[in-house]
Amino acid sequence: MTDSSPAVPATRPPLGCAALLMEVLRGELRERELPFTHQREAIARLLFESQRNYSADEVAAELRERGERLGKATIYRTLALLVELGLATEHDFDEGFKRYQVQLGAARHDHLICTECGRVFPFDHPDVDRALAAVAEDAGFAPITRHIKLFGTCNECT
Amino acid sequence: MTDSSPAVPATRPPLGCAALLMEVLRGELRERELPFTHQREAIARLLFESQRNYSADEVAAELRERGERLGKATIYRTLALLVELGLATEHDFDEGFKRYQVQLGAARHDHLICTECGRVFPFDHPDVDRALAAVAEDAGFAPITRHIKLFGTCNECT
DNA sequence: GTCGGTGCAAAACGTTTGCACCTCG
DNA sequence: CGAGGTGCAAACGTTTTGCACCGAC
Repeated sequence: MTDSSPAVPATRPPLGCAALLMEVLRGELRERELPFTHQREAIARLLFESQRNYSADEVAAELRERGERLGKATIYRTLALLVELGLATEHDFDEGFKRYQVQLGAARHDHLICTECGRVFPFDHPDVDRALAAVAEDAGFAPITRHIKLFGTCNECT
Repeated sequence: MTDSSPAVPATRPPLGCAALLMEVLRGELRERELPFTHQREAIARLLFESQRNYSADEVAAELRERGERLGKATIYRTLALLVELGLATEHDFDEGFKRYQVQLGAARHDHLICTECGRVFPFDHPDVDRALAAVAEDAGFAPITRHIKLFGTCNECT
């Protein structure tokens, strides 16, 4: 084994991730015979390359800064498409508008939201998963997805 | 059986509950030297007497049916007031508008939402409380309130 | 060449606000 | 009587939609 191959780190989520997701998108579109347009690529790339969430307006502003020029309607339509394809998720943090975020394999819809500074901290905890699975089972409910919003003050806002 | 004695069921939450809540409201208003108006009473009564949740529009429609006639602005303003006083809570089930519901002593912001029929089933489970308390503690987060939305299909919608 | 996507502007939607009048306390 | 509430309509901000044109396949 003359492996010239570099020691690939055990975890390398952000790097190849965006490209991979872009391939998934391309495949999903082809499967539905929908065109892979420049605009769709730009919006998807923005979401895929950053784990951040974006409002429709922020998507527009960010892309405008990058020299891309595209209409609000396209942004809303594309974001809805990404959500429908399961590649993005929509969140409402009571700001009067929605936010969109890449959807990685495992759903991560659980957030701590600071009521002081407005920052959003995603979290993931197996105990929560377990407890909610039990709730769904008890209710004869087949869970599809979930959203947890824990409002409070973060440690920086005392 | 000359029933003048009605067999009162063991649990009778809804009955005295509304009246009690109305007293709480009256007290909160007096404390803040805010008037207890006919409109506020009507809206509060609707929420207090039914455990259901209502959109602003549904409040308007329901009260119109009861012969009350009051403006949208008053409804929104009163609902916001009830939320601020801690007597009601606001929920967003991704319908494009908000829903309001009486807030009973213990917060109950946790819902199973059927994506088929749209029905909403509140739930309450100590394990969930415990797991989320742990999450908040780990993050140095002082929790204020929370919302859990578990989307799925209810047992009637298979 | 065709079907769908895009951009623009206008409309739609729930919600908020300004203001004259009214009502509770 | 006065502070505040109410109703109406207009304003607001986000999102959706109609339509002519353009671009991907």
